[in-house]
Amino acid sequence: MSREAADVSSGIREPAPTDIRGRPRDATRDTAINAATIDLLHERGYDHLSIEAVAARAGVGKTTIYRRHRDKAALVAAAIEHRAAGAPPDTASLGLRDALLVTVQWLAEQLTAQDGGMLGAAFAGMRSDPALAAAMQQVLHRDQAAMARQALGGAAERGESLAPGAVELFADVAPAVVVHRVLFSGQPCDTAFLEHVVDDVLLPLLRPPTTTPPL
Amino acid sequence: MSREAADVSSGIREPAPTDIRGRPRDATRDTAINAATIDLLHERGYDHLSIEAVAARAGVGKTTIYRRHRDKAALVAAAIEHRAAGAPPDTASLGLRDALLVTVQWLAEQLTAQDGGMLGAAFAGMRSDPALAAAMQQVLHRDQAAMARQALGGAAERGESLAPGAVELFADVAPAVVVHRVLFSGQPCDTAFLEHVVDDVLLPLLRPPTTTPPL
Amino acid sequence: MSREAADVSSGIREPAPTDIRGRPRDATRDTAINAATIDLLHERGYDHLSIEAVAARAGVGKTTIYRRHRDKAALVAAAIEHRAAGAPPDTASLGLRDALLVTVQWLAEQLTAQDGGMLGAAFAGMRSDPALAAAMQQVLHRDQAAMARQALGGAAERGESLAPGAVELFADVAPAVVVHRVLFSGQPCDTAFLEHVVDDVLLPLLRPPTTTPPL
Amino acid sequence: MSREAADVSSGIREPAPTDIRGRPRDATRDTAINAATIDLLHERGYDHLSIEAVAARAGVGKTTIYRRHRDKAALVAAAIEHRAAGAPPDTASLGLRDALLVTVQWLAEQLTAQDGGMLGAAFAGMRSDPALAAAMQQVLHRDQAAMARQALGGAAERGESLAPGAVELFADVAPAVVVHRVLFSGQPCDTAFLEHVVDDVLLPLLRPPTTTPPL
DNA sequence: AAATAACCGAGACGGTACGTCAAGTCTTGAG
DNA sequence: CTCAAGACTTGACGTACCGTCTCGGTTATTT
Repeated sequence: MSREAADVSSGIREPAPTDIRGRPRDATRDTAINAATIDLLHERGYDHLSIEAVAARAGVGKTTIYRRHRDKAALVAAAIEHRAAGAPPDTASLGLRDALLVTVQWLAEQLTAQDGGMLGAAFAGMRSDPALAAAMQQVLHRDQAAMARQALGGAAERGESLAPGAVELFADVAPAVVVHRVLFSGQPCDTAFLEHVVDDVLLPLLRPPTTTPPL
Repeated sequence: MSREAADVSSGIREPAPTDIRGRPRDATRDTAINAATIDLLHERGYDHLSIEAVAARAGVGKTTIYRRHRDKAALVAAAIEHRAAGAPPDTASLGLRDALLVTVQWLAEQLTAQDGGMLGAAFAGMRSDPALAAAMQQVLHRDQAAMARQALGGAAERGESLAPGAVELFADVAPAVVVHRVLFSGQPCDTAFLEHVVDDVLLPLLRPPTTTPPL
Repeated sequence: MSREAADVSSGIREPAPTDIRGRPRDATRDTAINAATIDLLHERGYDHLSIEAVAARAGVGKTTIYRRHRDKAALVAAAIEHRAAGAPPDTASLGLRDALLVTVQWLAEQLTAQDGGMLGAAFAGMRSDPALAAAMQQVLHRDQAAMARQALGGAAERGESLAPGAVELFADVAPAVVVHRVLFSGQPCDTAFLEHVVDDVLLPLLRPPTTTPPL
Repeated sequence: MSREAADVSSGIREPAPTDIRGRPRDATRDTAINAATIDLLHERGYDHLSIEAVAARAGVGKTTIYRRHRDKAALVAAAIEHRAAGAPPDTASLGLRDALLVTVQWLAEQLTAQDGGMLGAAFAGMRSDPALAAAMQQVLHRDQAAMARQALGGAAERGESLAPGAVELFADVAPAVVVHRVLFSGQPCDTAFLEHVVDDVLLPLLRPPTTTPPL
């Protein structure tokens, strides 16, 4: 699903599928390019990332990159798209609180590891190419949806009662709070904070409402 | 307060305050530079913003910009820092729900108006200059704190009962959810969504807990 | 001969001759660059010659110039090196006096035509790059040697007696006097002066000594 | 005499002599500026000489230099003009050959010491400001004339016979040959060369002609 | 087997912008 | 009016990358 979506934006340079004469593209190169891009994204950040450096690092000609990606933003988008996605942790055996905690911890680690380089790409590319921005947003979105389902699935199966629409609520709020903490607040996204989020935000929201407040 | 904080990072090029020899800097130029920067940020977005264009638009030599700002990121940071901040709306006469609604609406407009250009600056500059990133985060933070106080101040004065730590909770959650919607979800941040946020997220969190939840 | 010598100094940016990978350089550009350089040298003089103007005039990117020449001095040196040298006039049918006169006249014209722009290059570049200065000196030297041989060759063939070492003596003295007149004295290098040089300096020196001077 | 000549070109910025109100110029500064200029001319050569560096080295404001000199060329011209001129050696007690030899040796040393920096100034300034070029030429000329008179004066007094117009001839030829050797030939201007010049060029020219050649 | 066609590396090319340096002018406060 | 300091505009510097192009050469499929 997300595959095709991303291909819509990054695949502008796909060869016509019917005309397969001539030497086929070397898949080795795609791998090398993606790896080099991710590497340099971490080393230098988005706007100090040069395509020439990616080409050099990947041992590849610039042509080979431009044949595959329209520009820097598309290159980065594709690299992120195809990176090892890292499945969210299995929470089937955990209680609700632990399931939430493990999940937001995993989320925070993902964001910290990726360093915001990919988000920089999203922002920088947004104005130049709205389609690219859309692709980036989808990439971000897919993991969050899957994550929400899995985090709350176990609890639901075990019959824990949840507020109606809990899955959507979780998908709206949890990533928002964690992303905001990592990127904008400048404060550490440590266990203390995550416990605060779980106990003071998520649990109150997701648990079924008690009887209407007396007053 | 935020002034000094920002000066720490963007003021690397400040002249030694004790050494007042020589022609003083012309404050007119700062204004022109900031205005031109904001303009072009809106017109072209962060990564298509060139310092040469800013200089031309401001009617100023490039040197005059470089004398004040180390690079593009610092220039943008300063421009945003010194822009007219736009006070959050007065909510003293409103009930809690309306106060929250008005406030998140104002927040969404602010973000939309600024187009994410300033956030692009934050991301792009993060790796190159962590101090700059810190400054940007502070800029983002200051309004949010003030906003939270004001949004909930009126309600508290009228004796509406709030959960303990409601102000902090609001400051943590509301901007996170709205920012996330605007920047990452790709979905419209319209009234329907904002009402959803207020009714399903903020109000449940901020209202005082009813009797202890049934164990 | 002079080709290789000049390439040693101006060719610092030559690509390795064995490595013929990649798109080859376009010789058209060299020609355009040299022509534009010579043009602007005449129009503006050496130190008002800007590389950007050369690029514009040649219809070429700045990079294309810097790929070939380290800096302004090298650019000018190369342009002069490759310019149409202008052969000294044929003096085979003339007597000695006329041969000398025609030759120094040609020399004076050469220097006047080149405006000292090239000599300015030599001086300006000397300190920055001694190798460049050496190349310039060679360029200056080659024509003078050829000229001396030709100017006196006809006379020698016709059996006119010359002092021993006359060719070397001529090459030492004639260019020196003419160059000095044109560049340093500020006085016109007209026919009267050139006749003076021929009659009062060159002929006395080059004619064979009469009987040993009275002790 | 040469003072006024130089003042014509470099003294454009002289204060009106009648209006001597206000603080008088500090002569100390002129000295410091000239010294710094000469220093830096030797260290960096003409075209790498910056007025800002001169100001810094002289411990003087840029204004103070521009109040006195129109531009770089004028600054350098003035510095050379006012430098300790170094009188040509006394040759009264020497024979003709030794007098000539000592004089051309002194000339060669002068030129070598000044490194061509000053000649670079002459060339560079020629196109921009013909008046400056004229001044530079005069500076060059005056020493040569004085030198010629002195070199041949002793011999004449002792009754050595000289060719008619010997002084002018010497002034024309000797500096030309030496300057040309130092600046253009790239070969050393050593004693061997200077003896060659004296024995093979100057003496034959300056000694009175023997009787007309027999043939 | 030969022809065809796309791939690939390398790197030249015209550009745009970078961040720096210096030129020459202007503006302050102090003397 | 002079001086030191330094801000200012202007313009060129030499560098880095952009995205395009042209080479020689490679690797498949199609004739």
